[in-house]
Amino acid sequence: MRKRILISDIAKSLGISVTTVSFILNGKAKEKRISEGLTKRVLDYVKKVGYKPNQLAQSLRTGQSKILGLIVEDISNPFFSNVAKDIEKIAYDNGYHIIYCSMDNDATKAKELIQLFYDRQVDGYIITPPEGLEDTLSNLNKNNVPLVLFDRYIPTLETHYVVLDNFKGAFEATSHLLANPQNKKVGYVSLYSNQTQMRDRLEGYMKAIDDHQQQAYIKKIKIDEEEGEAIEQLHAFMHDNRLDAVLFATNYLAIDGLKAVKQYGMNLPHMVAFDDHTLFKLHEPAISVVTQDTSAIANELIHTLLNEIKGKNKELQKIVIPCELQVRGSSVISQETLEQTS
Amino acid sequence: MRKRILISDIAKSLGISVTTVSFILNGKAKEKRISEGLTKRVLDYVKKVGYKPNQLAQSLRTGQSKILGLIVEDISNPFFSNVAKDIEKIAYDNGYHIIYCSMDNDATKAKELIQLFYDRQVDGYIITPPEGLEDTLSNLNKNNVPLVLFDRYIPTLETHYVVLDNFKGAFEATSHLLANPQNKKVGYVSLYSNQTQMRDRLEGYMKAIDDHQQQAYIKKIKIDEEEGEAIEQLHAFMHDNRLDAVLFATNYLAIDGLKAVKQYGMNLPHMVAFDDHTLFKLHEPAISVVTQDTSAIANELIHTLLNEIKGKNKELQKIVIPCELQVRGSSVISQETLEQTS
DNA sequence: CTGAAAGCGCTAACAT
DNA sequence: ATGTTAGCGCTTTCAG
Repeated sequence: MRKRILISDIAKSLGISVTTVSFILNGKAKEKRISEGLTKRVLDYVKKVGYKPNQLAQSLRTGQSKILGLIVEDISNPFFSNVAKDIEKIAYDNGYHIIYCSMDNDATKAKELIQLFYDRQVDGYIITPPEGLEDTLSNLNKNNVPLVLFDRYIPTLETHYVVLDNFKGAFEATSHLLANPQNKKVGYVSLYSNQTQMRDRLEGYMKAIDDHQQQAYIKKIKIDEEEGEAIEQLHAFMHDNRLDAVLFATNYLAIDGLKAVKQYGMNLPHMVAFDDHTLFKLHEPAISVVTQDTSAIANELIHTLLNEIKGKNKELQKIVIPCELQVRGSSVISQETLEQTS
Repeated sequence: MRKRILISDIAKSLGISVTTVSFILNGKAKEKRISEGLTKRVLDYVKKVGYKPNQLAQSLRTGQSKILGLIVEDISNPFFSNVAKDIEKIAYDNGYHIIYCSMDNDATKAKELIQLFYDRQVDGYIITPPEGLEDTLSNLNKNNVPLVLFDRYIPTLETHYVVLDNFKGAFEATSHLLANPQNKKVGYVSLYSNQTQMRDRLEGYMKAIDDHQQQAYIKKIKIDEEEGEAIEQLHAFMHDNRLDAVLFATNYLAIDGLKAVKQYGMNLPHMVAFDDHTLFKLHEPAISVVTQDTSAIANELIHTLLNEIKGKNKELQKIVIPCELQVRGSSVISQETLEQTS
């Protein structure tokens, strides 16, 4: 932590001008036809004394902060924190830093965060948009702020985005449950939400149900529903309808479902959840899931954003990542066994 | 996202000088004896046009970035992410922002991150130090960089820190297990680590064991041990010693232990884990834990750091947060019942 | 090839 | 009480 050394110190020590040093440091040595000897001498000296440019001054001057803003629904959800981790790593490797925040599906908070990031002059945004953010995002878009949406998108907005193949995921999960002749009544638990990922998952479920000519049982929970209330509603839903199997639209809904089963001493219905969680692997029986390849998502997100910043995106990137159904005990063990276990 | 408006624009529009505006904006109105009328007029105008100072320029000028660096062991561990969330909130309320990173208990990575934060001129650090970081931290300390350690501390270093009462937590948990006459053999699973929190927990375990004049069974796992290997070792430890009960030093060790039990179809021993986890509440039986009050920790951390930044800490803050034993099924259900269940 | 100098937007010492 | 102005450290135009 030696005291900070300035570009002018370097110039002085080497008996040359700051301009020259700056050019060399910014890789414009040959463009400016600075001799290789000098270039090397400067670079060596810089390394020797461990000079690091003052990023603040650099940013103020160039208008580039080299900071990317990541706004996710909830950083403590393992799905989002895993994506964040990967994004962070790739960003670092490209000389960028990430500032991340949770917006808890609250449009007001999201707007504040975007404003905050804007004030901090972040160079680009990755956002999982809550409902009600259309105008703000549209504004960013109009101002040519680099922006990539993720997990869900705004249909009316022409932005880059990276999402899951939610329809297919829900369709396959539901079909899988229906394939078991034991399962007559297959329900679906989702959120009161018009977000695209929720709509697509619902459609996937409906398609599978329709293909099998079964009745649909759909329960929606309020996004900010209190836990106890949600558990109660889920219990009522599963119990009153005597459901054989349930597909849960998110990992935390599934967790609430498990809590309901436990609290009310119910038999565990066959089930599949969206997005994996440590808990699901250890649960007895283990919970089947539709998983997302988080590192693939992170990769697409960050590269799309960086390309946008560099102006290299020829066209709008609408990226759909395939997802995978991982069948575990919760959707295959026979109903009798289940009844004994729970 | 209207185009950025400058302090000079305000001065011009109002027909006054930038100094006056700057003084008013920085709350020095009365100190500089600026008339209340003008003050109000400026403030109102600022609000009306939505002026926000350019933080970059502000930082460059004042040398204060209003950014705090938070380096934790692993942001995807719910314990750390919960603390981070609370810290973030309090920091925001005080006009600070948080940049957080995981260092995965890797001293090299931690050093890089500290350097990175230093280059970014963060105003202060909150760090869970891995082993081997003594010198770097000592350097920060010598340079009067505001710094608070957390979760563990470096005994040879005179820094502020906020830690748990680990000794007491481990002692009580072990005593609780030993209080059950069924439990003759109570083991302890920890890490190869000399970090203070690990040492204190071990001592707490030993004290309880000694008080009961029992034999100690201690298994340490390598910090970066591969999961499969760790599970195997835990199985061997519990099985070969025919342990009645086990105390786990961290939540992820306990999770590995549960995986071992499941994989090898063992009977679940009585158990207690450090640091709660969603999984523990839903597990059958629910897992007893020694919990930390994350929001109390976050509070102490951020306030100590902010006071340090403002030079308000008269003396070294060595804060020890009490912890609480939450008894759940895993440490009370009779051994017979457990054998049936698992 | 290299140097002088003008700013990026803001704060605060100095002047009035 | 309020205005003038010199930087914070860097990049980059313009002149050599």
